[in-house]
Amino acid sequence: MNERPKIKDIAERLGVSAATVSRALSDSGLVAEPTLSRIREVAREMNYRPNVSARNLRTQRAMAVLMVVRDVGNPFYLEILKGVEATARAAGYSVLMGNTENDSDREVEYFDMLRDGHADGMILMTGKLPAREGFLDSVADAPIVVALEEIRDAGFPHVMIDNEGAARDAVEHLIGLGHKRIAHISGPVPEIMSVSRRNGYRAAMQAAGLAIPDGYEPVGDYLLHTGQRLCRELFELPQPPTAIFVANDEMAFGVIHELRRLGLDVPGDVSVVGFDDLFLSEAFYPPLTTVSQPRAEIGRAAMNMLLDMLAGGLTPRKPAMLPTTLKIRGTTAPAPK
Amino acid sequence: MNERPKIKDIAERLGVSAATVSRALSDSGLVAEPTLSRIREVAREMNYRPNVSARNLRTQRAMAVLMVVRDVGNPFYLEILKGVEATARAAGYSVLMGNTENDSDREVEYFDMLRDGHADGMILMTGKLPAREGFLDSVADAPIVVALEEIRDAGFPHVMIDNEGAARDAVEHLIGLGHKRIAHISGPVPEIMSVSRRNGYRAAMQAAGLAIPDGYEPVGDYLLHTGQRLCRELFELPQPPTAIFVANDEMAFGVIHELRRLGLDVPGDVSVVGFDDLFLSEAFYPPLTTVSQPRAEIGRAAMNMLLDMLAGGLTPRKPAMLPTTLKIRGTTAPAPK
DNA sequence: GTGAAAGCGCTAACAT
DNA sequence: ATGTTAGCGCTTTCAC
Repeated sequence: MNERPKIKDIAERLGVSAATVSRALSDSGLVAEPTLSRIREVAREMNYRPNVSARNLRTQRAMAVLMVVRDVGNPFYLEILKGVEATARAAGYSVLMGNTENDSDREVEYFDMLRDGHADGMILMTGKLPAREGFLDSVADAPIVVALEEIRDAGFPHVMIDNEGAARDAVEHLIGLGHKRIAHISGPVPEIMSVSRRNGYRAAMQAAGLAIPDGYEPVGDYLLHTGQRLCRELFELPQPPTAIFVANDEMAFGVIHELRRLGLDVPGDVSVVGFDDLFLSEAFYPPLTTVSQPRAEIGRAAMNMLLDMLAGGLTPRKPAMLPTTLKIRGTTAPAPK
Repeated sequence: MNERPKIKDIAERLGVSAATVSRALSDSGLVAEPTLSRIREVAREMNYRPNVSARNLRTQRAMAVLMVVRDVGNPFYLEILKGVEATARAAGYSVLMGNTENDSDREVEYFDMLRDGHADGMILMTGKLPAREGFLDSVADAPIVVALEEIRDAGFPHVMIDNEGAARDAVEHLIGLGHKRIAHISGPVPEIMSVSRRNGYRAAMQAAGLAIPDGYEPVGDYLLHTGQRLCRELFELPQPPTAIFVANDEMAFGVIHELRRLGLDVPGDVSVVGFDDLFLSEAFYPPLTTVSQPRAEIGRAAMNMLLDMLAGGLTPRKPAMLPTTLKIRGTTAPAPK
């Protein structure tokens, strides 16, 4: 590590000006050939790296973007991150990860990082803005792309999947197998993503003329243990379901775990459909039937949109909708008689 | 977003100097009371945030650290990250995530981020240095803490678990259940972590006087599908094992998945022990017997060590060894006759 | 306790 | 094609 050479050191050693060195190193095409090569060579030899603070201060850009999620601990976000990262790197940007844990203060902190020059733009996947009066106004024209979740009426560009449609497809699959008593464990309401998936469930049920009994729509929080608990409650009902559509895979794992403890066979006694297609879902036993999202693609699309905005492009009015796939595996079977 | 007020704006509005504003905002205790409060108030009112590039340039510190892993996609790292992050935040540092994908160029890039001022220190969890001649010398005195994996002879402080001891305990558990034909699916050799776990396996086998037949030590790469494939190969052997100690949970999931496909019961026909205790391991079916590491604690310990170094403390000579626990769950049972 | 002034390392406008 | 100069926004001596 030791000495950190600066542009001036290189310049002095070659008897040229600092400006020339800067130009040579930035491929500006403004430096002539005998000098150019010598500068590059010396820079490499001295192991020179430009100081980012100085450069960012001067250029007023950080060449970094912020990707903000609720919970870095959720493996779901990782493949999205990979998509974001690959696209960002290709454009010379680095990616900072932000983790809010649903804490409003931390949400604000990440928005602050935009204002203090830590990052030039943000991909927001928390599904909400900090609950502060007038907050939206203060960030309305910032370079922000909302992905995965939705923030209505904020005017930000969106990259999403059709949660409602995907949920409807999943429930229709269950209905097609002859199930009539189908329950839904949702995510936190009234968050839009949770509501959309629940709406898809309701739409499919209604279209098939099936009733949704009291207690068939317990509200969860996407966590494993909650799936377990809500499943138990479902089976304390006078008329328990024969199929459950769960709003995400993690809760679905909890549900299946609990069903097993209750001595019920999956899918013999109860069918289960999840949502997300985590990398473990296929190796789970039984392999989980679930809705698969193009995660890396979501990341790439969001980052591309953000790059457009940073380059001065306009913000797209219409959300980008990416397609989902229902992966039919081992946790769904015809309804028991 | 709009206007980004600077210190000068605040100063002018109050008729004080920029220096005073800077001092007031940094809690230096050098500004007297009538002024102090007014500055703070105006700063809040103007929604002021100091520009990080300018500050970092001036102070020559980024107040950020880099946590570099092989694969952000591995949920294993997430809880470590949480530990690192919590400790870092408390000390006023932010955490940048680095993802190498085992690519030497990317590894170098992250070291460069130390030199270009992006970060002040690094927590390295890749288990190796970039394979460049003289590389070690160039970073030998950088503020780097190695966690999880080990880099021998580099002189960096380490935060680790006793991989060999934990592996030996795991295998002894199997031996205690009466198993004699025990195979081990390892991680990539010759990486130290993989080798350590394999050594633990060998030590336990030898101590029990058990032979390790040819083909009983297939080498994997910690990935799900590899576990599947190597398991299949194991059962094409003339004398297949009755128990398998797998170097991580992800491969163990693959192994169990494959055993099921082969029509073998876990743990009735074959016992399996993993290593990591992922958050899904307990909900898996059968619940996985595995070695649990104190992940968040590893993150906290590593970050604390790094903070010490950044504060000018000495680098500890002896690695910090954190304790592991063998979680005995549902994938291990007495050996079949 | 506060202000004036210098300077962190870099890039960009202007000059030649 | 290269050099000179100024300045990004902040913190920190050094004065008073």
